[in-house]
Amino acid sequence: MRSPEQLVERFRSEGLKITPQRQLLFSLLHENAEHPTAEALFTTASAQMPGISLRTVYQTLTDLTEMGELGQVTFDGGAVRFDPNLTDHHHAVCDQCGAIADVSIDHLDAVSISKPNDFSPSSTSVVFHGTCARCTMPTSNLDKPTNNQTK
Amino acid sequence: MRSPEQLVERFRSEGLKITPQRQLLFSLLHENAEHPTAEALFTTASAQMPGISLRTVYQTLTDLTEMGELGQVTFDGGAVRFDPNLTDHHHAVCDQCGAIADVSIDHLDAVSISKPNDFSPSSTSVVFHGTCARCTMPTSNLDKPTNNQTK
DNA sequence: TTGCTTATTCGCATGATTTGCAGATTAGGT
DNA sequence: ACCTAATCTGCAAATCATGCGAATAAGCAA
Repeated sequence: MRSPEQLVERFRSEGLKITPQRQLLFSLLHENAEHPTAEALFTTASAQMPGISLRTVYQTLTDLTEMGELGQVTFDGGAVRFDPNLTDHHHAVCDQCGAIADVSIDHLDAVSISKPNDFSPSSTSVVFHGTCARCTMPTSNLDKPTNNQTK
Repeated sequence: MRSPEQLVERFRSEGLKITPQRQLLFSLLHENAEHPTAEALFTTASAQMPGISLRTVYQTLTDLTEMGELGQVTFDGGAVRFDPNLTDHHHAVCDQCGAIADVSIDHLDAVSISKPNDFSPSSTSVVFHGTCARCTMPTSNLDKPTNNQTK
C-alpha cells in the first residue's frame, strides 16, 4: 500500500474527500504487517478516535481494496484480513498463536508446471501452516503474542 | 474418505449409530470431486430424503472431519467446502465458473526451502486461481457448468 | 417383539462477519 | 458563510455456522 500522503493525493485527485477517519486508517494500515481483521482495526482506531463506526472501517477497507491499494487474505474460513503488502508474497500461519508472517518464495514457477495443463492460472498462493519461532522457543514463554486464532 | 461400507464399519465399532441420514451423506460424499458446501450437500440430500435437516448435514460433516475421514477447504472467505480426497493435493479455482479441481504437485519441497528459517511448517497448501478449460474453450459455450462462485 | 438406554435428529435461537440502506454530517469548493 | 455531493453512522438484514433442548429412533437385551 502506498504511504498515507500518497493516498491522500490519490483520493484528492479522484475527487474523493479526505476525512479524519480515512486518514487514521491510512496510518494504521501503513506498513502494518499484522494482517489485521476489520474488527482489529476498528478496535485500534477506536482508541484514537472514539466514536468511529465499524461500518466506516469496512467501507474504507473495501474502497482501498477496490482501488488496488490493499490486499485481502483469509485463512480457514476466518474473518477477512487486510494486507498492505502488495508485493508478490505468500503466508505462514502459526497454528499456535495465530500470527501470520509474510513469506517470499523463489522458484515458484518450478511447481506450476505440474498443474493440469487444461487450466490457465493467473495467480498462485501458498500458505504454510505450522509453528512460528516464538511458539517453538522453549525459553522465554513470556512476552508471547496473544493468541489471535479465529478457528 | 473411505467407502460408505468402511465408514459404516468404523461408526459401528465406535458405538456410533448407523442412521439413514448418515448413510445418505456417506454415499453423496464418496468419490465426490466437486468440493461441495454444506448447503449444496443439503440440497442434494433433500432431493433423496425430503425432511433431512441442514443441521444434521453440518453435524455429520463435522463428525467426519473430526474423525479425519473428510477434509475441509475454504477459498477467499467463501463457505467451507468438503473434500473427501485425503491424499496430498492442492486446488485450482476457476474464477469464471467457480469450479474447483484437484491438483497434484511434485517437487513442492523445492519451494519450501525459501520459507523463513524460523518457521516450522507442518503443512503447505497451494491454490491456483485462473480459468478452467471449459471456460477458456471458445467453442461449445453450451453445456458450461453453472456459475458456482460464492464471492 | 417389546422395551430400554442413549445417540441422533431437528428446529430454533444465537453468534460471527459483512453488506444494504437512509438520514445526519461534513469536506471542499464558490 | 453557503451549497452540494461525498461520507459517516447506526441499524436492519443476509450469510454461514454452532449451541441447545425436546422429540425421535438405532442398537441391544430380554
